[in-house]
Amino acid sequence: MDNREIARVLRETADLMEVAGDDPFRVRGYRKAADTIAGAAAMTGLLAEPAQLRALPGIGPKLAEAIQQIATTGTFALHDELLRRYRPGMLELLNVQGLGPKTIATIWERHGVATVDGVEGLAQAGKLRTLPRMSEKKEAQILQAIATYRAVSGRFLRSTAERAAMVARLGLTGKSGVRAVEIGGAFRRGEETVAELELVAGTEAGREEETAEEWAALPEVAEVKERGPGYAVVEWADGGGSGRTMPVQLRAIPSEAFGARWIQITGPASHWEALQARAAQVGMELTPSGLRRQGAVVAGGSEEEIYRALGLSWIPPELREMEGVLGAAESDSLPRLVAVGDIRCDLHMHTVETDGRATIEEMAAAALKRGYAAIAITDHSQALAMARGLNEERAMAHVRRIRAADQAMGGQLRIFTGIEVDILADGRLDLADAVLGEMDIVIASVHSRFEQTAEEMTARLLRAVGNRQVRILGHPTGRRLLRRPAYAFDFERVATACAAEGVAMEINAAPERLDLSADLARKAAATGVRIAINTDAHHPDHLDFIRHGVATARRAGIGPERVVNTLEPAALLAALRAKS
DNA sequence: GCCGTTTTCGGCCCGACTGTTTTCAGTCG
Repeated sequence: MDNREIARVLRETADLMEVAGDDPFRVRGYRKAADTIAGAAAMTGLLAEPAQLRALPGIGPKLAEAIQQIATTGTFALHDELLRRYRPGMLELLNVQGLGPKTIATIWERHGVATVDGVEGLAQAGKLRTLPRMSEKKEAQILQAIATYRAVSGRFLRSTAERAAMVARLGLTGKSGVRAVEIGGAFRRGEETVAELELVAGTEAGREEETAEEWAALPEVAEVKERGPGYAVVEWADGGGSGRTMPVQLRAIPSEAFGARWIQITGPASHWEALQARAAQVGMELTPSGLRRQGAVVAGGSEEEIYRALGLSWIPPELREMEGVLGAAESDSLPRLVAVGDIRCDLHMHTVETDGRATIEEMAAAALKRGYAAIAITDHSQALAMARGLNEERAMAHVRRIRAADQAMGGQLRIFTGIEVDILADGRLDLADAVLGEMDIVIASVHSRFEQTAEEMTARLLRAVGNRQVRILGHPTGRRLLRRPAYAFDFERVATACAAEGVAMEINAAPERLDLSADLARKAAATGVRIAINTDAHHPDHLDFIRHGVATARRAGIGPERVVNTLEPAALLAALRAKS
């Protein structure tokens, strides 16, 4: 049982305690412990020595015992008891936007219902509206939220899938007779969430069956769903702490056919079919075993040679769903896409001053290690009270610390001052203009539920921060990826307004924000607005999320010239300070 | 639940928003 699984059991316990109406501070104790465990290094050593477990912050005698019990048995007494008293379905219900512990408890008390299906049935029958503080309107909202939940509940965050993909790939890399292992499917196409993973292995001739067998026997495989010649579909045990297993499939094929099969499993199916049609037009046949002319293989081992043989330049996977992409590949006019290597700075991150888990210096060290030229420290303003957001006084003190840290870097890395402010429902920013004026970077978060127009929001942002600093309109907040109902937020109009005013828009690469960013990126692509790809890092490791943000930008066809993070520090400030 | 003591229990993170409410409970971040 790894740390993420232990953390999951603790979180589930906390959730159920909340439904049970337990002391909120006690609940928080469990949540805090879960965070600590999830963030802790290898657990093995710690478990051997309970005293070391106790030494972790937020872990006392009770939790140390619980953790040890979970590590050995997968659960513990309180968790079991709560699950008996309530139902596992309640944990799922908490994922429905708008349903909290109190409402779920009330529904259980009045109707004995604790499943998503059950609540949906009650809502459809008009039986929720009679509950306290419920109404027809609320009932409709819940039905909508359930529909949204259903649409995303089978999917995994990109970062979770990546972790599984790495391990699944490593399980074969270097094995005898295995020449290449790669990921395909939606993951390779850069999608923000995926339902499953698809791998292809190129082997020496005759080694396909053995390879699939070896792979299906990896310790992470919870269940083999399907086996065929050189083919395996399994349930991968590591669902990234979600408690679920992830469907993963592998096709092992002779390496001569690797390129063809890789194109096929990368998909989408429409792309493969379009390539087949093109092959047919020029008297060839594209099959999973290669591109053939009159039965003889013309190309097959690599993607490049297949595209070339079809008279096309190689098409980046992120573009394979794009309309008209074959035409662009034929005339060699595919858009140039931003790449991870182009990124020179990360302009949105948090520190221990608010809800981050590292200091300014630690974040700077991590950025320096990545070879970045600049970062911006953008802790929360006071509107996010939960994160101990900064009021004017603390914000100014923080600015002084950031400037001192910047000085101490001796020019190796620029550390910009910054803040993540909220635009409130009445259009105010929640910090005084004088304080905002001290910031090199201002990131404004906007709430998608506000019924403001895009123009009002950008205008407000500009009025408040003037033209002195780099202004970035951040992600709309307030909707977690895997529980988000449809939101009424017009990114296209926001992007148009931002483009006109020289405000950049953020592709927020934090795992649970990525789908909003993707929507933003797609709608902003046509407007010419400048894009900032930022990780919103709360820990040095989070700087790695940049890969996902870049993938999302690539899917939207965004090139390096549109992305402010590709600029060197001086150029960045100059470019974005200038009134457009 | 944990922590830090003013060693034995009080403090812990709280403000904005929504919808139903007739003064506020519930949810969210």
